[in-house]
Amino acid sequence: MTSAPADPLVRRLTAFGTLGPGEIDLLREAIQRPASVGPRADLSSQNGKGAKARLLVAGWAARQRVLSDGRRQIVGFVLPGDFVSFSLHRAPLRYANTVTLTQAVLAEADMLLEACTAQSYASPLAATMRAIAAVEEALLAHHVTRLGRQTAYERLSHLFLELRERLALAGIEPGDTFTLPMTQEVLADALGLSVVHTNRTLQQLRRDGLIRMSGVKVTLVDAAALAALSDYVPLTRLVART
Amino acid sequence: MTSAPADPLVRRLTAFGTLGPGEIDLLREAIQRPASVGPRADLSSQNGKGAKARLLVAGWAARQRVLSDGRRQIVGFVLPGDFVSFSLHRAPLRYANTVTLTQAVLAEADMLLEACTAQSYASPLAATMRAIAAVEEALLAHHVTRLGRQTAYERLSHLFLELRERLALAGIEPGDTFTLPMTQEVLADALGLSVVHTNRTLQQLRRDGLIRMSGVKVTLVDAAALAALSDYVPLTRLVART
DNA sequence: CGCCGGGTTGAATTATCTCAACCTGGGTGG
DNA sequence: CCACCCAGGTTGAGATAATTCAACCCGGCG
Repeated sequence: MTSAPADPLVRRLTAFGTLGPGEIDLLREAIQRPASVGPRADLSSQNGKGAKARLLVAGWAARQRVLSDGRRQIVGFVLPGDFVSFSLHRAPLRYANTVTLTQAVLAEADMLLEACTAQSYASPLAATMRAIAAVEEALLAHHVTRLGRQTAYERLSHLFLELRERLALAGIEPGDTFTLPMTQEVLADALGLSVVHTNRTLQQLRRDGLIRMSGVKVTLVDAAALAALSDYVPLTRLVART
Repeated sequence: MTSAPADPLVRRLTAFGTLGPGEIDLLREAIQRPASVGPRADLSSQNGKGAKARLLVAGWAARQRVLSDGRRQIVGFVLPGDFVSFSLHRAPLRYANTVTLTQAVLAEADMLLEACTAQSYASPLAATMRAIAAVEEALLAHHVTRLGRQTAYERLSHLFLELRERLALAGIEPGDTFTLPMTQEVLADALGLSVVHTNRTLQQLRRDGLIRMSGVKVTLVDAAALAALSDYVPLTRLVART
């Protein structure tokens, strides 16, 4: 609707594909009826009836899967400009539910999906949507690698670099300092660690002068060192520009 | 081309979406020039020039990411009827390379992608392709949860159930016994474990009477118990039938 | 004031890893 | 046809990353 709330999306899209001004206008029109929800809201359940595709315009959310004994694994974080469900699906995910970590603004985006498939495979809009899906897959591959083959110290470094890059791509907080609106428990559940060990590892990173934390803000003091120790490959290098 | 090699794909597609006979014929025509490659072949590199989408018609492959110090993480397995690259992308993945685990047959599938986007969002073919993407995401979510929050014992059980289900969905080896064409090292790299611990955990599963192994064959002796202990949710229950 | 969520610390326990050796069967070359 | 070789599997034992449990602290808030 208004140009302001759509900006993170537009920024992210233009990071991986080139759109003409007409297409950007189409994008903005396709995003409808923004609505605000509070923190800790479950976005999956609300989606039952209409099966709308929704876009996160502001705030943070997490996709998570809870095992029957209560263990929780966070599968991914949803940032402004991301779709609530993976890969442009309309239907909600059955295998994971999405919960907000902060106050958030959501908009409906069904028209966007339809506009996308209404065009040819080679159209800029379709290519851009494929790029979004590709980024999502790269994020999942990153996450799998972190969990499977990296130490706690590496996992935290790697995740912080990834979040920083995503925020920068969306045009939010482009510097080395960013807001991390989550408790250490959420971080632990994302990285497959216990809260205690997450806490101690964060301290180690601070003591080593690699990061700084104050309240909800994180500063990557030495991003190069973090990247080297955690073998971080930027998303921009992983996803081909179409 | 011929109907035989396309069957795993057709079986898989019809598992999640209903296609008319005309559409199935279109599918078969869209799969072109099957070619055979040996085991341990890197499929990513071969893809540089034409950027073709390719479909695995027979054999097994693995998508993997190798860290700079040599640690390897297998991000997923590619079975007959799967696309070599994720989610219908034409371009190869930069963040992972795909290697064959066995002798394999590959076919080109660019026409399939184009046929898909040439139709409307609501068309059966487009819906079917979205279902394929959804399954791929569910597999990744499974994998993340295994690696992040499950023990070695649970991870092996869970993966075995998943592979069994995928083979059954594709119409290959529908029973409780199936071929597992990989060394324990590959299994370890998929599950984020050491080879030694993978070996011991497999023995434990055998001693507990849950599985049986002879050569390259695995039998799930008590699939229900495996599902209960590893909290396995079938893909058919995770992915909405469109 | 007193509670409470979230962070921090200590100490014991455990899952998993590393290293190193040894075994086995199938294939190869002499 | 035997001797070797090698990949892959198995076993033992010590090391360590990470977990669990438990306590304590702190700032915000009703």
